[in-house]
Amino acid sequence: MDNLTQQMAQAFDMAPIGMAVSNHRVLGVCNTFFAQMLGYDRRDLLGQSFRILYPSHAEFDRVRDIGLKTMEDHGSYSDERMMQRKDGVPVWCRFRARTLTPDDPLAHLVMSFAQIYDQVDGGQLTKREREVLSWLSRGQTSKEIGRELGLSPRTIEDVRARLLRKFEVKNTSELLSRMSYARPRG
Amino acid sequence: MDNLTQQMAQAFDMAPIGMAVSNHRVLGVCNTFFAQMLGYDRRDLLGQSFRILYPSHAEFDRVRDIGLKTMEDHGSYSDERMMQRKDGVPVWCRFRARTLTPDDPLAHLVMSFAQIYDQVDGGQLTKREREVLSWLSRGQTSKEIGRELGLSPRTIEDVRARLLRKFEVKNTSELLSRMSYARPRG
DNA sequence: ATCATATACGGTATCAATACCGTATAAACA
DNA sequence: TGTTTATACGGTATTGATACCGTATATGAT
Repeated sequence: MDNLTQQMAQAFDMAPIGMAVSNHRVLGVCNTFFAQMLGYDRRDLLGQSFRILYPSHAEFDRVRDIGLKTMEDHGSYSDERMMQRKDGVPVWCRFRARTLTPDDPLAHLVMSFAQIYDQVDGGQLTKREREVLSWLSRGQTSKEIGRELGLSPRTIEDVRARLLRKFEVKNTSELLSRMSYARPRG
Repeated sequence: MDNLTQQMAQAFDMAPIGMAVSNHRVLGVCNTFFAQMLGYDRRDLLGQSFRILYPSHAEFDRVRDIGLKTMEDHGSYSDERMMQRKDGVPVWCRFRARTLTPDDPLAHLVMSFAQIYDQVDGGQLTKREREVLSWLSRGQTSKEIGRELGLSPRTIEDVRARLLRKFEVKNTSELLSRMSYARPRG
């Protein structure tokens, strides 16, 4: 038994970030962090479809398509996405993937999932809040987001204000940098 | 030979993020991404001190101390830090660590390193730019940063403008969300 | 030596962000 | 049934951000 192989396997399991391997969207291996982040026992996830980790079938289909072309071209892909914990609570992650089979990217994928923010005390974000947040991270102004969503810029400012309150930050810059990783609160 | 162990080891090696294990600040194992990110051949890193991956001895000592207490208390720690590539080019990373030995955190560490931004074409960031960036990510205004660094707010605005140009983004929000992970350019 | 760039600073103009004031509706909840 | 919260919108006032105009010094590269 190769000692190096065992060390690497242990490092995978104990990594401070969620990791998983999938074959055609079926979970092969995952590590402890990944299972814990999503509220499962690690053994219950083996052989399961990734479908159960997404809030809806539509979202499950959407995330399949968005990175495909990038992975065919570059072998890897990254985005921010919403996962669903076992108890239904959404978890926002920085998702990274590398395919070991560029011709058929989904055949063999190695993925990492970095939880983006801690649970906001008590409540999660509403759909509107997540929607606005994702436009904000592209640098869009309230006016632009309003046009995009068919709403008054004033309404977008309301959503922004709620986001700032929930995360206890003083402006959008601090909000967006806080989104990049889970930080101890306070 | 355990098949699961081998799969986990392969996942470690092919992960789309830098990973490494250290014992008392000496590198045990690392994966392909980690070695590539820092410009080394993976075999050259085994058994090396982490010292060579930091720009100075002072920085090497600093990063040892800042997470120690948090790791003793929580077993894990995360920050943003500057690493140094083999050719001397600085690499900014989201650093995450979990200790397997909470009593003596540095005895056995599993770490992940997510590169925060791609090389800005041609040039890296200057010290001043990085310095201002780190204050921006805490939501500080130009006026506040100016006070902090003993400079005119006007000068901070110049540095901001350079940052926006270098990253080809249109405002600070987009800049800070771009900082959170390496993204294909363009 | 010239050129480019980073640094540092001043002014001014415009737009965006934030924080308030207010109203109103709908859903969730005790 | 009242209370809270999210949603959506209007106005207004203040502060911040960004983009220009300009000058000046220092440094490093060609």
